[in-house]
Amino acid sequence: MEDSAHPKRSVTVADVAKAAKVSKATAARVLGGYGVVSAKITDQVIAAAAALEYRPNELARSMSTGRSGIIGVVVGDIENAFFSLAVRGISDAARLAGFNVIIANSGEELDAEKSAVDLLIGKRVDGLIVTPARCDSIDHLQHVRRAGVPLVLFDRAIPELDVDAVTGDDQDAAIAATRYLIGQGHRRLAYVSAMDAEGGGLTDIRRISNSAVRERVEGFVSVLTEAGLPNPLHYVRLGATDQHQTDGVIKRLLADSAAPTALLASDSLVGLRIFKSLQSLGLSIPKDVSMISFLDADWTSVTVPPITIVDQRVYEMGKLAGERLIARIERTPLAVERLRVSTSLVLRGSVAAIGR
Amino acid sequence: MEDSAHPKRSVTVADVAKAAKVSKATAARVLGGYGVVSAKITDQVIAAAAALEYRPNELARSMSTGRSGIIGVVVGDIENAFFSLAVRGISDAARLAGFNVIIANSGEELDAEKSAVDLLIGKRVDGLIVTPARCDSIDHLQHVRRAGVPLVLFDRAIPELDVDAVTGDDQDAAIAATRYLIGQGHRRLAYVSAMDAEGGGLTDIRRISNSAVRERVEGFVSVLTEAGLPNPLHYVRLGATDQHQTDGVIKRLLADSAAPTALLASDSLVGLRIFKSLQSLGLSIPKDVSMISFLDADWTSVTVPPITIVDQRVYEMGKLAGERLIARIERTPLAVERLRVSTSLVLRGSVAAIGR
DNA sequence: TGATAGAAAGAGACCGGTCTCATAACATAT
DNA sequence: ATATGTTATGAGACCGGTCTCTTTCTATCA
Repeated sequence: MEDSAHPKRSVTVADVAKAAKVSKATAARVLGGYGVVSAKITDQVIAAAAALEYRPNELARSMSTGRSGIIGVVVGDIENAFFSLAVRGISDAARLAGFNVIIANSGEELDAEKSAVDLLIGKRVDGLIVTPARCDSIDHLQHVRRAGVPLVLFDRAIPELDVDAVTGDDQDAAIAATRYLIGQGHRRLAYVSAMDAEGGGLTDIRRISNSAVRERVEGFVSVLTEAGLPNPLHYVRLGATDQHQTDGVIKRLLADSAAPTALLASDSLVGLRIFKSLQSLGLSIPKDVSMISFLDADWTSVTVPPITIVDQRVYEMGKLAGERLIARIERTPLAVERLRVSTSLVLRGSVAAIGR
Repeated sequence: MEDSAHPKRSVTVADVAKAAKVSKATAARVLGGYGVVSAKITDQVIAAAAALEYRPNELARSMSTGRSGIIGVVVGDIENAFFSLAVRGISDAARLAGFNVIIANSGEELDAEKSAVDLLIGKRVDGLIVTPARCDSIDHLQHVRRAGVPLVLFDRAIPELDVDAVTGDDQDAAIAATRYLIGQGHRRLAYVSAMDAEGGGLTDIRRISNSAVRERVEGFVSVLTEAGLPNPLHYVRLGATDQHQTDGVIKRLLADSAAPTALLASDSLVGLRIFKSLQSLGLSIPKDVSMISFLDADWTSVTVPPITIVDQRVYEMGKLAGERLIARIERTPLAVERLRVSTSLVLRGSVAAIGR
């Protein structure tokens, strides 16, 4: 019956010390596993701790040691398979090194990202992995560095920041996918992303504030240019943020007098939306339209046809980011660098070869 | 250049107080937003804090207040869409109430679950949401209660524990799905789950240590019994833990002289594996075999045919669990109860009507 | 004008650990 | 027997906040 009456002051080292009839310092040595204590006293303390069900207060521990054993992760959206896989990679690396992970969602909103970063810094995380929503706002990240907290960027790089980043080889991936489409005879290719469109059409690639998307578009455009195709930016479309928006984007693309014959989806969520759009328009893949999506998501292998994808090896990316951060936390001397995890094109059935 | 040389002792209230030429207590009042301070002094302190880039140490704050503002969540596997959706629901509820969420993965392993719970208690979370891997091992959860930390179970209930639980209406859901299959003329139905099989066949439903699965099986079996079908446990198969195991399970099921004509998948991961198994066996859905999966996962709506599913409304479940926990943390007087979130059957194309 | 209430600011204990330094106890060397 | 070293234990400061209690100052009232 002595139940949840009051928050119940928890058992402290002092309590254990008293019960074991030793000093607080000695009990702390046993309980904290440091210093040196005789076998006899050790047993006494351990017995007392067990009897009282002592559980260390990690908060207090962190306060005096200055280390929390926690890695903070700020992702765009855990619900997105890309991030949940990455988080698993990070968690695995963290657990192996004895760290725990605290996750915060930014929803790809800069403000939410800022407050998440502030919060985690406040919780005195030992290091931070951030997927920056925008690569052109770096004050809050600069502050992380000034606070002396190790930082690793994930999926997107910010050269001005002089900090480690783990990304895919986005440009190469886009180049490979685009070349493949061209090799299959496609001449009108579209790139579709969920990035917020800042007032309609895209005029300048450099204005894309997400480096991963920007580099993919750069790769995409470079191949089109190299192939001598006109106006490569014409079919780059942003704003496929939800099913409705995507339906609109696709409808507009296909209504063009020279409609694209192949679509490149910037991520698996956009890919899924495009797939559904095409389905609802009664278009057949790849007969009417070909498509390639980023990320080997669940759904891409069970559709008819299965979707040709760019395999991003996100788990490895996450693991690498975790390992890198831990190396920084442990002050391993390393040059700041951008680590690119290679991708590969997985050919399935969503691209048709077309004649001219 | 005064860069990450040393961990850089961070700015404290004392520093700000000195800079603002006031006492530590006064600076703390301004910075902590409590007590009463004159406008003039407030401005001074705020200016000093801004100049020094003061960031509160949440750890220290938690130490003295005894509240961390963190909710701990222990899930089976974040990568599973079921849990990532739930986590979003929980996070949303938490954020609304000013709490943050720290997530730990148990991998559905009891030991990992225990240490995750210990860790989170150590971090002095204000409350805990746990998806218990097994409903027959409750010591560690009992300890949570004794420690005075509010606890809410998620997805699975443990009646002996006398603690709030948020689950689906698993039995009803299974009953509805099974009845539907029977209504479509099916007479041989199989239930497939990823639960660890403890040495082959299932002999006693009560030995299923996961209450959600147990209740679904109970519902499934009750309908078969009620319909006068023989040996209802015969087609209940556990152990579909990965693609290879699932292939085996499916192969064995279909090799039966009286092979089932319909399969009920216990979750969307099992469902996906079953789908792939059937595909690789060259079987057509629903012509050769009908199937229903739990959870409205991405993949279920883009297959051919789209999969008939039990819609679990996981986001709502997560949100409800979060809200319930917060109510407990805030000591709202409430009876301990099990909250069931209703599910619904979403008919798509993976079930055929068969004659007799 | 002195008494008194109320507001604003300061002093310092406290949370529960870690860790440095002092002290006690005992073994070995001289 | 005394000096020296080594090891085990104790005392207490400290981390960076919160919060209670005390003191100081100013305004109001009889």
